[in-house]
Amino acid sequence: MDVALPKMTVAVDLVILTVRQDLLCALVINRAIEPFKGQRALPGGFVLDDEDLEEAARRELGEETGLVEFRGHLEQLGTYGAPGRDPRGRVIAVAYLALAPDLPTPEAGSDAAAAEWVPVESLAGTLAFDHEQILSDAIDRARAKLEYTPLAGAFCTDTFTIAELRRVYEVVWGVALDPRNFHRKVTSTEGFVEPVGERTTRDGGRPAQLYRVGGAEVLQPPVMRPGVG
Amino acid sequence: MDVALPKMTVAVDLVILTVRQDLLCALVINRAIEPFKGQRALPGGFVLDDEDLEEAARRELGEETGLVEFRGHLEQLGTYGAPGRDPRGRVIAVAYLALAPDLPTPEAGSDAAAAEWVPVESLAGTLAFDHEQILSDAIDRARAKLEYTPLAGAFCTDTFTIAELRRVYEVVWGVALDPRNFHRKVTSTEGFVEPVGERTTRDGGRPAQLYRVGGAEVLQPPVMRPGVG
DNA sequence: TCAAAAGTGTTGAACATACACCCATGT
DNA sequence: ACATGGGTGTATGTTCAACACTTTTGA
Repeated sequence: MDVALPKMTVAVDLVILTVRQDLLCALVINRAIEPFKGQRALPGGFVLDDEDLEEAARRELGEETGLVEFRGHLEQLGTYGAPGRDPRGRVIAVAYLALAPDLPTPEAGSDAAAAEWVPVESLAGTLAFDHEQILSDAIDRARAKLEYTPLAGAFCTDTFTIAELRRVYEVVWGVALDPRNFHRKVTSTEGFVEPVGERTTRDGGRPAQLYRVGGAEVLQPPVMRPGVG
Repeated sequence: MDVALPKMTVAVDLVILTVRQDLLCALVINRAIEPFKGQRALPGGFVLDDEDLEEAARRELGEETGLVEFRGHLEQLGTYGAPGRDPRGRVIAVAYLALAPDLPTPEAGSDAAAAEWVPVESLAGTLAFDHEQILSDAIDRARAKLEYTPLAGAFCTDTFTIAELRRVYEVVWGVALDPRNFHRKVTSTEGFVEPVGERTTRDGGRPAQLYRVGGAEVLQPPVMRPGVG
């Protein structure tokens, strides 16, 4: 290689977002060790010697959520490497963004014992390291991606009603959308969602069609704007 | 820290894109040393011990383009860390995307002596490491960003005509746009571009107004679609 | 006078917003 | 019966695509 190349530790940090009780929530842990002991932080861990980055992210994701296999959306968010960001030394953090349906609270006994879902608004000023910046970038990314990709389904369970999907947009963007126009837009966009042929009354009122995320690629996704309509 | 944490080398790789002679081009170097000696690669280098990631990217950018201070757009693209991607050992590459106006070819004498602008279509199958993947991701990113951000100006010189700006979209997307509708859309969007008060005839024909990139943030950027209009 | 490029006007189609209205269920 | 949410119809306004047409230069 070259002379005296600096060697650094590489970590993955996870921003796992979900919508619960009409609030955008992130999974955070309570740090059991120094530094920042007792403070909240994003889940994460170090990348092993022969491990790919996404592989490390999926491993941590499984450990933190208690799920053997994570079904949902996972994407790389960005890499944070300011020299002073970790008091233990030079640590490069590759952040990943995961979007999950409303998972049960992680159970005790696993590594995730100290993990909990917290509304993102309650996290301001409480996170260790530069994790507040990472979280903020993650929320920006999620908001932006809803606008021009059919990603909202990643926040939903296997099958969902149009109203449940709409609530995802409303919570993430913090706006109210017209239920009727939203319904039309989503169902009339080829490949966005596909009906599953069943109905549910779990939202109350008249039974609603159940849908799942569209299987085929959406050729020209509609621009979902956080407007009023 | 912890026991036996793997330490890795961290590099930055640069995808520097520009539009020259109606072609989308990237700056590539010819590797002078092993591995992949003689082959083309993206410019890049290792991150120093006390250096931030973007700082390293800007340093390399200056060295490769021969510019003291790079004026243009620079953003983090993604991080590539597959265990086998560098035959010398575990190297994590943080890729950055730079968009530049049509710069002069880097001069000999600098580190950039071996650097040259190459149309991206000519690069298929010629790049070292996983740089073809990185380049492909960079082009995808640039294409997507033109659609929903006012970023095209980063490809232009200080002042430019609407037709020159349009040619950026046409080259990056590989489509023809209607000059008249494009003109209307761009000039009627508040903050997208601002007139500089001068005219030029460098494109031939009737003199065109010169513009510069809008100073204020564009509140609601228009969706520029690679359609026909 | 002609070619070339800038820029404006106009028109029909597509789409978005707002909202009236009906449907199907639980209580 | 009535409240609740699902879903359709429709009017109005805005934006978009297409293109006719005028303006201003260089050759």
